[in-house]
Amino acid sequence: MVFDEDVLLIAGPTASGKTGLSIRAAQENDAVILNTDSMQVYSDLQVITARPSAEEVSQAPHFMFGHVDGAKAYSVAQWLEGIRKCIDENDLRGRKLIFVGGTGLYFNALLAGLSPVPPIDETIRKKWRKAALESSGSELHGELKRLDPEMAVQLRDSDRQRVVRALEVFEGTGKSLLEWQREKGEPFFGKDVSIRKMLIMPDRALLHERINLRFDLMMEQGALEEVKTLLARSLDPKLPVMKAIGVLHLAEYLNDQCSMEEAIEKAKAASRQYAKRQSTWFRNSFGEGWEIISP
RNA sequence: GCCCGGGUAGCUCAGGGGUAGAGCAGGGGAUUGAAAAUCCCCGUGUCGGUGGUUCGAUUCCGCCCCCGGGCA
Repeated sequence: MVFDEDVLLIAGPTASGKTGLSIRAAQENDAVILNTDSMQVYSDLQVITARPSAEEVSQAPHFMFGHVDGAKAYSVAQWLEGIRKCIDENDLRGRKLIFVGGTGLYFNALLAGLSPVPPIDETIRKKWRKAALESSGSELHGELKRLDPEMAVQLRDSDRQRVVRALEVFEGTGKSLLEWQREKGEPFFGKDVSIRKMLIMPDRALLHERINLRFDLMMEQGALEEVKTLLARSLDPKLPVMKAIGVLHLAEYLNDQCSMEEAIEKAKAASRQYAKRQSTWFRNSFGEGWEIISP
């Protein structure tokens, strides 16, 4: 497919065929591919995150794939900043860019920008993450209610992750996250840059079939070895890499906590559920202007 | 052929004379520095079939069918 715009976005749920399409589009338009997936950034995982293989990478210029050590917790903000640097350092200005991935939040950050919340001091972040482990959801939420009641009403006490974020932002900046978020960010690209937005949305039944088949293929391609190597690093189980779909269930199998069949079935189910969440995001959070492709 | 168990939601199973309920799967939604994360909501299905008892049967009884296991 040939495109005339400066930028092409390719979004879609897992196993919808984004990688293949991105490579073809890159070849036919002399474009470069930029990763827009939160898990494909980690160097530890390739097979299980369906990150383009060495062979695929050799077919078109790829950036922002597998460049982050799994011992680090990456974030949207780092990704967005990474894209900026990547374009500068590789002199990609003036080239056609293709953003591919399945992380809705990253696409939104690119298109709408992020609110200018300053980075939070690491000791403050650690403090609240530790508190989250030691106290109940309602205790944590109670603390937020005391410090930042306006933000507290926005969140349920069961949503500890967001409560923790609100707490650390309040302590780190002395200002409510809600206030920060009222300051909207700037879109990454200016009005002079033309953007074509493609969303691959296969029929759910077909997608499930593809997810199941692909997981079997991942197993053939060494997913188990990959997970074993990752586990050998003994990283903090709360790190994002450790939460990649398939890691937990294959780890359970490797620790003799379930059979291989059970591990595979659970991993496939987790992928299907993830695809559903992605679809919900794309359906409802992506605004106008997306071209929907249903294979 | 006989004797035991079973046949209830897509799957695994609970229940019990007033037409049923859990887990998983599945569906919908939220989403601003962990986002493949985190969180919220959603359970009608010939209770295997067929006769009978009963005001009323998925539940009790008879017969039949199917699936386990045992005895021949």
